[in-house]
Amino acid sequence: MTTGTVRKRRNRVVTRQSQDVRVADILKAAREIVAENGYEGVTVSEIAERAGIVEGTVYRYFKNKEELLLKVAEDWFVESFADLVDVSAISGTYNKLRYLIWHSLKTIKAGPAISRFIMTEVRPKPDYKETAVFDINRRYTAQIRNLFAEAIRSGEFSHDVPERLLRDMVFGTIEHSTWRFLRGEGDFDPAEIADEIAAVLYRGMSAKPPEDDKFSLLVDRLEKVADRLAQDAAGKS
Amino acid sequence: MTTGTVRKRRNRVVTRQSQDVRVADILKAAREIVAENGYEGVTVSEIAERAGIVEGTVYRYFKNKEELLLKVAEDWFVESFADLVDVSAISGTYNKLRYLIWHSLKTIKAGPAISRFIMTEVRPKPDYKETAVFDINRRYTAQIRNLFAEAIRSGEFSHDVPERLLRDMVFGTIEHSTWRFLRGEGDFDPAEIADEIAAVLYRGMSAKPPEDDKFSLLVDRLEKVADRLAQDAAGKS
DNA sequence: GGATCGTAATGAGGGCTATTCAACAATGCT
DNA sequence: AGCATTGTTGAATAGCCCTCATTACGATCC
Repeated sequence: MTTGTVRKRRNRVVTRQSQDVRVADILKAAREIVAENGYEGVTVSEIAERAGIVEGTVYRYFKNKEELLLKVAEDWFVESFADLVDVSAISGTYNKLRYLIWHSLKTIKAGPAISRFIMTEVRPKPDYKETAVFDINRRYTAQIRNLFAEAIRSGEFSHDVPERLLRDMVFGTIEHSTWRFLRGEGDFDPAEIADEIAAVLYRGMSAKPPEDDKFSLLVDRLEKVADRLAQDAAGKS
Repeated sequence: MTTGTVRKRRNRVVTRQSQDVRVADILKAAREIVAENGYEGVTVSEIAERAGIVEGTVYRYFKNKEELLLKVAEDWFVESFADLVDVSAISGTYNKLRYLIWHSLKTIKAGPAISRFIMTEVRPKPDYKETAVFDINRRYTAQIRNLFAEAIRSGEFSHDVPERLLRDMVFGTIEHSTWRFLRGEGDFDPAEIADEIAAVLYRGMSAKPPEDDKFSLLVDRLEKVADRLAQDAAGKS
């Protein structure tokens, strides 16, 4: 139309674009297709077509399909967690916990196709830890850890739990709770599920601890008593 | 070599086999390749080659690659859970729970490649519920549910939790606990992890803490103290 | 034990992929 | 205007799953 473009073959317009624009177009097209057809039905040719380019051009900007789809997932994940507030602004341990869980559930519900992609394709990859997804999960987990640490310090929670296990319980339960939905077998209410999960976790941490260390100390003292008594008895006779 | 076989082209032997034998050969080959290369690297041609047949023959016995791999996963899963004992034979709620969790972890550790396949490929499928995997998980979950119901009835557990949530917590935590391992980033000890998970779940549900082995040991020591005192007293008189 | 026939097995190729690359052409610079 | 740079093309490649017409095995019958 304007200068800088020319018709090629039949009604095809070739335009040179800046990297930023092209990359954005490709990512937008890819994300749309994933959202519509699921990540399994994505083809590079369809992405190219929707982005108004040819397959080969995709490979100027992305090493391969895998890297492209990973970028799609990362971008979406970053955006989805951009509005995550710092839970120090929320009052009450239970409310903090509930908010974090709710936010994850909300995110999954908002983007089921890409969520599935992340769970089934991104997380299993050996280089998952170099991923923006991992990074965000890390920061998210840090909030949970802090929340628990604080509650323990204040005496609200009485148990300590390895951070790893804490993370696995929270994420694991959240993810597993959404599989029915992700499989397309009905809906779920993030607020409701978040309430349930938070309640169980909260309760689990509030219970009173077994005071086994105290028992050990007491028995130690008893043993010393016994030893003294035994020695006394031996010296006497 | 013998009657019923003939050389074709160069040193190829064509033999007609019963369905059972062929299916078994194909499944065996497929399972081996999955175990060796992971499910992502599996090709029908490689399966055929290892089974001593040609690609086309595979499709006489399996509708498509997907169905074949599903069968591999199902068979493996069935075998893996064949030795699952009925937990009514195990004494103590905590021990039952711990056993069930441990068994799952053990299974995952024994077959990481197929476990990954089940988690990332089988479970997301729309027809997952028609799967033997689903069926076994159902029975497994039933044991957990019974265990909890019984503990609540006896007063050992004070809280009730929706079955769905219970299942999601147990499975979710188990699975998430193994992702590092499944990604090839190190090992894990099923017994240790099972202990941790069971402890948290148990504590979360129970009014009282679990009376683990430490108490037994402490009592042992107390008994020894008593013995010493008794012996001393006896020697004195 | 030879002919018959249902069917197991073949292997070539079709259709669809992702990916590469030499040639081309639009743009910015001088 | 000419040139270098580099975005874009489109055809070609290789590999995959899957189909199907053809081949020939081997059980059955006479």
